[in-house]
Amino acid sequence: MHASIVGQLKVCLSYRTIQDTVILLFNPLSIDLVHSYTEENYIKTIFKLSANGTQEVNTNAIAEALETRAASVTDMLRKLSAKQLVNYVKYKGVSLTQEGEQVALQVIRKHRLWEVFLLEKLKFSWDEVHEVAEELEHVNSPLLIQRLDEYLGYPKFDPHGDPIPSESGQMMVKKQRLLAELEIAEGGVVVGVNDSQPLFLQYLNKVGISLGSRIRVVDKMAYDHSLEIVLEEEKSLLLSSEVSRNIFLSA
Amino acid sequence: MHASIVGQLKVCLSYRTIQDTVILLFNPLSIDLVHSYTEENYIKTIFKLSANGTQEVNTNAIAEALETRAASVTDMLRKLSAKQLVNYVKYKGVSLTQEGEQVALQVIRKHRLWEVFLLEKLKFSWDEVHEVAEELEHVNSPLLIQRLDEYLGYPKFDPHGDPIPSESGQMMVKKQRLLAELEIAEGGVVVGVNDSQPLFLQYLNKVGISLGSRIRVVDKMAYDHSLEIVLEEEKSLLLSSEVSRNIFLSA
DNA sequence: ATTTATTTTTAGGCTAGCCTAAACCAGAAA
DNA sequence: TTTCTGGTTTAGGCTAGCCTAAAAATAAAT
Repeated sequence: MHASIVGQLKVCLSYRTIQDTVILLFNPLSIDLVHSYTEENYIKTIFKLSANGTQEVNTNAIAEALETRAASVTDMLRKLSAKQLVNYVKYKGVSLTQEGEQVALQVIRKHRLWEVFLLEKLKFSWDEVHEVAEELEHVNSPLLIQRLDEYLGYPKFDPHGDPIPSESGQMMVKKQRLLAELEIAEGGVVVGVNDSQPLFLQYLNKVGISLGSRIRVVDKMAYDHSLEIVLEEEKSLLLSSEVSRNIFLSA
Repeated sequence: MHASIVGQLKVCLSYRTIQDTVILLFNPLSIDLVHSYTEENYIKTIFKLSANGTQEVNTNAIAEALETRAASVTDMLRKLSAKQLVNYVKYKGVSLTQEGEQVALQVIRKHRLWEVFLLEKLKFSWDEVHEVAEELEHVNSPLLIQRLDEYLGYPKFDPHGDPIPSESGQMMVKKQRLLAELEIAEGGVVVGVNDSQPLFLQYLNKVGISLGSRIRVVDKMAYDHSLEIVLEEEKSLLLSSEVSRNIFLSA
C-alpha cells in the first residue's frame, strides 16, 4: 500500500479494500491535524473564556482578548467550525467541541511546561516567563514535549500554580479558595494566582508572597474590603481587595 | 518625550529637536527589526549557499534549497533588497549585506544552541535534533537565548561539530580536513560532519563513529576511492568515498 | 408593539507568501 | 552576428488572516 495512505491509517478506525480502492473510515474525533499558530491562539482563548464563567463565548470577548476585530473573529469561527473544532451558531456565540477542547489542552500543556522550564532551569523570574512561553507553546513536536516533561520530572503544576494537562488532556484539580473569601482567623498556603500579568507578579515579589507562602487573615475592612494578613506567622501586611481576589489558597 | 519615540532611540545614532519635532538620525546597520519566519529562512539559506563556494547565489539554488519556485524567490529577494538585507541585481544573483549576514548568524546561533540543548539535556539523538531546532530557531527572545547559552555553559560547537556564533556574530574557526583528503597512515579526531541528514547520521551511529572518535587511514582504493580505516585503534572499517567526503577530522 | 441600541455578520479590500504560465535576458554555440 | 537554451523575472491569481464600513439580527427600552 502506498506510504501516504498508510500514514493516514493511524487516524482512522478501519479500512476496506475493493478492487484496488482503499476506503478509509475516519473517526472524526481522532484526527489530530496540525493547526496554525493563529488557530491555536483562537482555540486557547475560547477555552479560557468559557472556563471562567458562561458556557457560550461571544465574538466581542474573543476580539478583545486577542486584540483583533469582531469581523476577523467571525471569519475564524467559520473556519474552525468547518474543521469541527467549535460549535458555532451565527449570532449565538461559540463553544469548543470535544476535539477543540483537546487542542486547547495540548496548547496549554505546552505553555505550562515551558513556563516550568524557563523558571526552574533558565532562572527566569515569575513575571518574565509568560511572554516567551506564549511563543514556545506553538512549536510543534510531540517528541520535544514528551522529553521536556520527562526532563522536568513530570510537574503537575506550573509556576503560577495552574495545573498542567497530561498528554491525554487530564488535569489535576486543586481544591482552592480565593483569599478574598476567607473569614477572619482562617488561613492557608498560596497555591496559585488568578492574574498572571507582570505588574501583579512583581507586586507579589515585592511584598514577599510566592507559591507556598503561608497566609492567615487577621482582619477584614468592611469599608473597602481590604484585608489585614500575617505572612509566615511573622510579617503583617495590608492587602487591597483587588489583590485578595487574585490569590488562591489551599482549601 | 513620548515613550514610543524613546523606544526608537536605542537604534539611532543621535537625535536633534527643532521646536517640538524630534529628528532621528539612524545608523542603517544598527536597526535590528524583527524579521518574519520566512525571511529568516531565506537569509539563512543564502548564507549557507554563499558559504560553501561562490560569492553570488543564484535564484534556482535558493528555490531548490527551500523547496519553492524561482518566481517566489524573486519576490522575496526584492523584499529583502528593499530592507537592505541583501545586495540584489536582477539576473546577476544575490549576496548578503553586512546586516543580512548578522541576521543569518543570529538564526544559526539560535539553531545550534537549541541543538546542543536537545542533545545534551533532552537526550535527543544526533539525527532527531535538526528538525525540531529548525522550528525553535525562529522563537524570538534575546533573553531566552542568552539564558539558554548560559545554561548550556557557553558551548562553542554544536553536536555536528559546527561552530556557534556569539551574540556579536563571531565564530570559532576549527582547522579541519576532510577524511577523504588524508593520505595513508594519517589520522585524526572527528570534529564535524559535512552532511546532517538523518540517514547519514544514523549510518555513523551504526558503524560507531561520533564526535571525538579517533580515525587512522590504513589504505585507499584507487578504483572507487573507498577507504580502509581503523577506528579507536581497534576496529577496522571500510568507508565509501561518499562517506569519507562528509567527515571532518582535526588538522 | 415599536423604536433604539448593541452585537454580530457580510461585503469588499489589503498584505505576505506562494503558485503557474508567459515573457525576457545572458551566455554558449553555430 | 545570429540563434538557441536555460536561468530569471513579470504578470496575474490563489489562500490565510487581517481590516473598515455597511447591513442585519438581537436585545433593551419605551
